[in-house]
This record gives sequence, C-alpha cells and structure tokens, in this order.
Amino acid sequence: MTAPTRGDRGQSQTLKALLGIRELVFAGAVGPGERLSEVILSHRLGLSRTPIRAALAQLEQEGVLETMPSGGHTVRAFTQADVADAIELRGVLEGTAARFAAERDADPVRLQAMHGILDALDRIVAEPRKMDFSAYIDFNGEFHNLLHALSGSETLRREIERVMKLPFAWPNAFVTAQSQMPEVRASLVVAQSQHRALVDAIERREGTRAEALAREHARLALTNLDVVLEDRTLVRTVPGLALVSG
Amino acid sequence: MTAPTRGDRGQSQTLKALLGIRELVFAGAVGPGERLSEVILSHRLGLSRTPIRAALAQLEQEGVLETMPSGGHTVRAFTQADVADAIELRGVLEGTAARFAAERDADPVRLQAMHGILDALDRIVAEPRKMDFSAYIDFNGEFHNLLHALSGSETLRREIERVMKLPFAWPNAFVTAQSQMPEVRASLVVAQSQHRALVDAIERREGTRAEALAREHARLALTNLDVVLEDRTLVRTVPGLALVSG
DNA sequence: CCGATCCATCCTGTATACAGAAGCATGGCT
DNA sequence: AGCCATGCTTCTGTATACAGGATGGATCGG
Repeated sequence: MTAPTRGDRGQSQTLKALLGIRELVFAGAVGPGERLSEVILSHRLGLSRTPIRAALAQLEQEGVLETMPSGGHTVRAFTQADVADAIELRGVLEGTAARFAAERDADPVRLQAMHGILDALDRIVAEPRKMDFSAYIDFNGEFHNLLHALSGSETLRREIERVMKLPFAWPNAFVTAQSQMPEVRASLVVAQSQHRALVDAIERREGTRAEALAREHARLALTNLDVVLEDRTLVRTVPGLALVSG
Repeated sequence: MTAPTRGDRGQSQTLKALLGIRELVFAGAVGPGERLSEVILSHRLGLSRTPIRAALAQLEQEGVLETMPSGGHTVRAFTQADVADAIELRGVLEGTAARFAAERDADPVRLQAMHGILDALDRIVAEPRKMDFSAYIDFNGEFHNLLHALSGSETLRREIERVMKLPFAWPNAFVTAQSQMPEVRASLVVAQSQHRALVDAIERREGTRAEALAREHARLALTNLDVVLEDRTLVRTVPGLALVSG
C-alpha cells in the first residue's frame, strides 16, 4: 500500500485533500484562527502529508487560510465587512463581464443559450405550488457561468472564479437560506427581472446599463446577508458563513 | 548538507524557487507552451524537487503556468488581448478601490501621505534636465499601493495584488519602456494630472469620478502597449511581455 | 502565589525514495 | 515504405525520513 492504489479510485490524492480540508473549514469543524496541523489532517483524511501540504498552500491562495509567521496555517477569520466586500467585488467583476459582453460582440450561440436559461428560470419562479429550489440553483449557476463566458475574456473569467472560491460570494450562496425566508417569491422575482434586463442590455450593446445591473444584482445577496446573520439557524444554511466572527 | 544550512541565508527554499522560476519565465528563458521539468529546474536552481513543486503550483495559481492534462506544467501563452484585458481589469479593480476610498472615510493619515507622494512626483516630473526614472517608479508604485490600502478593503487589496502578479499589469510596467519613447514627458504629465485628480475626487467623496479616473489612468498603459508591441527592442524592457505571442 | 526559565515534545520545511504513467524511439509486420 | 506494437527512458505524484525551530508545560526562584 504505497501509493494511489487505494480503494477509492478516480481523483488524485491532492484533490481529495483539497476537498476534504475545504469541507472541514467551511462546515465550521475548525474555527477561525484555529491552527491546522498537517499531521492531524493527514491522519484524519487518510493521506500522507504531501498532498495535504499542497492543498493547504492552495487554500491559502484562495484566501481561506493564512500562514503564520512561524509557519503553519490557520483558518482565516472573516468579518461581516469582509463578506460584504466579497459580494460587492463579485458584483464589480460580473459587472465588467456584462460590460465586456455588451461592448464586444457577444457570442450569438451563447446568447441563445442564455435565453433558454431565462425561460427555464421563469418557469421555475412562476410555479404556483412549492418552488423547485434545486432546479433554481442549477439554472441560476448556469446563468452566471454563461455570463462570465460571455465576457469573452479568459483573464476576467479566471478572476471571477477565484473570488467565488469564497463560498459566501457564490451567486447561489443565499438561495438555500432564502428558501426558508418569508418573502422568498418576491426576492426571486426581482432577481429574475434583473437577469432579463441584464441580457437585454447586453443584446442592445448598452454596456453601462449592463454593468450597473450586474452590480445591483449582486447587491441582492448583500441585503440577504443582513437578514441571515440575524438568525443563527439560517447562518448554517449558507456555506462558509460559519467563519464570520463579529 | 541536508537542508537549509546553505550559504545563502535568509529566504526559504520555496521562495527562492518561486523567484527563480518567475525570473526564468518572465525573462523569456522558456517560451510559451514549453514544458517545465521539475528535475531540470531543481538542478538549475540548486534545490530539491519539493520547493520547486510548491513554486510551480503557486505560479499556476497566479496564471503564469498551466497544468497539462497528463501532468506537469507549461508556460502559459498570452495573447495581446490577454494583456489588454489584464490592464483593463487592473483599472476596474483600482477604480473600485478609489470608489471605496471615496465612499467610506479614507484614513486621513494615509491621505496625508498621499499628498506627500503627489508632491514628490510633481518634483520628479517637473525636473527640467533628465528625469529620475528610478525615483518615479518608486513613488508611482507607492502611490498605487497606498491607493489600494485606502480602499479599506483587505479583500479588494488582495485581489488587486493578485492581478498585478501578471507583470505587464503592474502600474510601472511600461514606465521603463516610456523612458525610451519620444513623448515621455507629456505622457507622465498626463499620468500625474490623473493622480492629482484621483486624490481630489477621493477627498471630495466623489466616488463615481474617482472610479472613472482610476480606470482611465490604467488605460494609459493600454495606449502604451500598442506602441511598445511595434518595437522589438522596447518589448524587452517590459517584464513578461516576451510571453505575448500573436 | 506568580513569573520566568528550561526541557521535552511536536511541528513544519526540505530532501529523497519509490511506483505507476507518459512519452519516445526502435524494430517488426503488413 | 508506412504503420503499429513494444520496450525503454523519463517524468510526475505520493510517501517517508530527517533536522532545525517553535510551542507548551513543568519546575524553580522570588
């Protein structure tokens, strides 16, 4: 039993380490400021220190962990302001993606796909009985992915992807929480209206409008943030929000 | 001679590997698409494979290298559009930093320091005889660093720092090239005027103006890009521009 | 009873060993 | 002569060994 011939096949050890540690951190199994011992982690995840080490380094790059001056890693403590900034930053970057899409010629094929997603979201939101949140999350995620691709800038797309590694900056972060909040329907109707307006602005080559709309769309998450942080039970439904202290 | 008791003291092996490989790549010692062998690198830099490996992983995160599907790393090939996007992206992010600085209360102490830098830059640019480019680069870099800090958002500051890891997105990237171009003085006068306007906008809490100014300021590099790419000898003065193909 | 110092333990950074996979060239076959 | 199979070489991914330094606790002194 030296190397990768373990029972679980498929992913590399490093990937397993990455996913495993992410899970531990975002689930709140290790609190902010707490030290992550490589040895303990390697035992806990059944890996050697090498892939653990690689994963820790990457998570530091992602902004989830911090390196102590004396060596070793700790979980980064996020403030409420950090979360707000991350969300606003996503708005700024998605705004730029929308503007790029409007200014350059957005790929017609992708725009067509965009309309398909819009229609699907319409149908989900309009559903009179209980909404299919799982489907909403899928299509909403796809909408945003497509928007990023529509920018036509690989550099920008990478940067957005990076910011969304912070789980509370993810477009779907608050949707599950919303599902347990009173004014769900209204909130998602607004979001969907913004989705449509955004695509419309892109098609009309109205870059400034597209940018402003994308920013405002992200701010929807910001208003949800306040509500969620008031309610301990809701906090748990938003991945990574357990790390917020203060 | 097992470990870190090498003659050169100070930095860790990993840092040496990082700097060394960055140097090799940005100097054009390895061309775009070329494969980087860990063994060869470890020989070349006099390190073991472990720190080399860590450095390669980080450089991939920075967007300088790419991982091959079969494993191993290659130098990423940048197009001219990639460079333009990176510069524009810096403009967007610094624009956000400027807006934040204007919207939130910018730290008065730092604002004071900002004025000191502005004055220094004024003196350098106004110098009738040959300009001190080295000093200009220092103060210009300091201006931008302070701007990023003035935003008051650590999340944003980190993101900006990341984008500037692409050397051609660095605020000073084209200054050395400019020093060999005809209309130097004029160009730097414009830049300095934008610096002043930017600080003025922040102090007056004019967020939108501050944002627009920072974006336009970054675009100054964009106009230089075209000029530089025409001239083979100038290309060499801008770090990392050797990676641009097409 | 509190604080500082010293010692033992643990932990990280680095080097190296090892195995499976990929790339490559040679040689055989059609 | 061209193409495919095959064996070798070289590589990366992973595990482990080792050493210097940090951390924490117990003991001694005030």
